[in-house]
Amino acid sequence: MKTEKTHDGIKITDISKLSLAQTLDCGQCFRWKPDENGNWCGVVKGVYRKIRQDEDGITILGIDEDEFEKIWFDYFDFGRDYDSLKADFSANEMIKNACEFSPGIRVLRQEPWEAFITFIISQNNNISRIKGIVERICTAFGEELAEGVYSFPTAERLAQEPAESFAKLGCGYRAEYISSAAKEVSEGELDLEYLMNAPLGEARERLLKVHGVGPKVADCVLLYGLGRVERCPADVWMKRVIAALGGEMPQCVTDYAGIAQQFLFHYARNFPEKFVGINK
DNA sequence: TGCCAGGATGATG
DNA sequence: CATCATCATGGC
Repeated sequence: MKTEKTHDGIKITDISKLSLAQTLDCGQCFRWKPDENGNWCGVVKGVYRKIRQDEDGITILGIDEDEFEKIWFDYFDFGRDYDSLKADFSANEMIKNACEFSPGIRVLRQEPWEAFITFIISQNNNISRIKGIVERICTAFGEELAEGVYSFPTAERLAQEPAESFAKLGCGYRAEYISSAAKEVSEGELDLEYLMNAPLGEARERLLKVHGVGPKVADCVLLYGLGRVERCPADVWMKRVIAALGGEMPQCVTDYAGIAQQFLFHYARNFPEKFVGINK
């Protein structure tokens, strides 16, 4: 990966295959949105930034090298070689097609707490409504970072609120899940940072004990929030997809199932006709 | 309008 | 262990 300092930020020049549109709007995160200039705007670790994509690279506006290393290198997982991964994935025809359809996807390493709450909200829900709910929660309980832009509220802040507060924001029956989850985390009963480095099975079992967290949400939190790229939030679905081709699951797809699944998920959402008889 | 959404829970066979 | 009604809400 190569970066250079520009007059307006840090530019990444040799990850041109990274597509902001594909990465930030493929169902793995819910807070990024393009502004009127086509720049993507979002908040990570309490920092609000805009990112611009042009022909020869991606510029994170208004940051220095220190912030790049501290926040953005990890967030975009720039240390991982996606060219190599996609080459390995292509042993399977369906995944190959998925990678060719959206080669610019990368799986983000989101903040554990935010991923935890947003994927609790995601259950039996659609992406556009999830985005709305998350936005309203941030506006109501986050800190204002810029005009109309709010941080994702802390566990301590959300723990102060009764479930009714979240219900009023449209969370529905998930409202009580959110407030109890916030209490668990704020009281230290659930330590997401610890789970990042805990054995995978232990981390998963712990997440499953949380009220409102089942296998799917647990795997989403593991993959998107805890950096466990071997977990696949839709593993049964993945196996069906691969079996439909009569193919074997390549080893790399087992080791990086979450990443492979992200390519497939986006592909399936755009070409549902290619997945008839596979989706449920 | 009815159906669906990155599902989980609790009750019941 | 498997099935199933139920949950709240908005997009389509």
